[in-house]
Amino acid sequence: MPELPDVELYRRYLDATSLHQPFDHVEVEALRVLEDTTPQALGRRLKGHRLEDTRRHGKYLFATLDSGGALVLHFGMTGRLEYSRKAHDPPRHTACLFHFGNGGQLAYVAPRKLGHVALTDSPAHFIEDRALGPDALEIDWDTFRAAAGKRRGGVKSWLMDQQRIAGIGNVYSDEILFQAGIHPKQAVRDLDDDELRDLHRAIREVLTAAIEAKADPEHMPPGFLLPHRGEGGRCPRCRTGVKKIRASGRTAWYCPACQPL
DNA sequence: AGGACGCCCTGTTCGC
DNA sequence: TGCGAACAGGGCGTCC
Repeated sequence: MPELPDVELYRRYLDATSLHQPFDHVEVEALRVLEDTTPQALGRRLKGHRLEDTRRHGKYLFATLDSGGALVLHFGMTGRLEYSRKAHDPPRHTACLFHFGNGGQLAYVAPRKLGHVALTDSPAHFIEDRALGPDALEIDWDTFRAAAGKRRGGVKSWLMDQQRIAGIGNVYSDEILFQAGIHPKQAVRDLDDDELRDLHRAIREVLTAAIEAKADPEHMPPGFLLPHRGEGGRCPRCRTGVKKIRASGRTAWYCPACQPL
């Protein structure tokens, strides 16, 4: 699930529930999700300290610590956060359970264990190490156009390349391309300035609307492909049946009439 | 360089 | 109803 809009909502959720309270201890249920750290090191680093602030870059969520550095959360395909004011049985598939001194608990839930929990000295270093591109909601037109200029290959895989633009995944890349009227396999180098403008605008519009809709397909604006993205779905604009193809190893849905190649 | 593919996991859905 | 296969919204490594 978690692409930029979902992670932004998790960020706000963490803000609303988990800031400014000292940690007590951490229970790691799935070692696999820890990246470059251990349950002991994580516990030592957090105990007695508080999360001061949050920041998101692409699909990564950073929560800065009062002692310096930050907790890093990445959600893979199925991760989410669940806070409870009182300690009780954590949700099924809790991979990491953060206990606060006031009795509250924050569960990092990851059914497929594909996400990661890490520590970093600074979000900026982390982003640099990963060579992540600019955040999809921050990228300006000049940077966007310059990035497109050098790219060979298809537009969908380019949008999903986190080292080019950070935050766009499979589902929202389909929506962005639909809103821009561009076929997923269109070569980036063949896009003219008008099309690139449309694309750049669609990125912002789609992601912003998705956040406002709480990333719930049922609450997307009319005219969004997302609720119709699947077998038997019809284009919300022209009623043509939506089509499925493989692109970069993932399933792309699009309207063959509105997004010709 | 970019794309296809396999893999990491587990839950759900679909076809027989 | 039961069971295996295919698939799911991420990302990494390998091969071509």
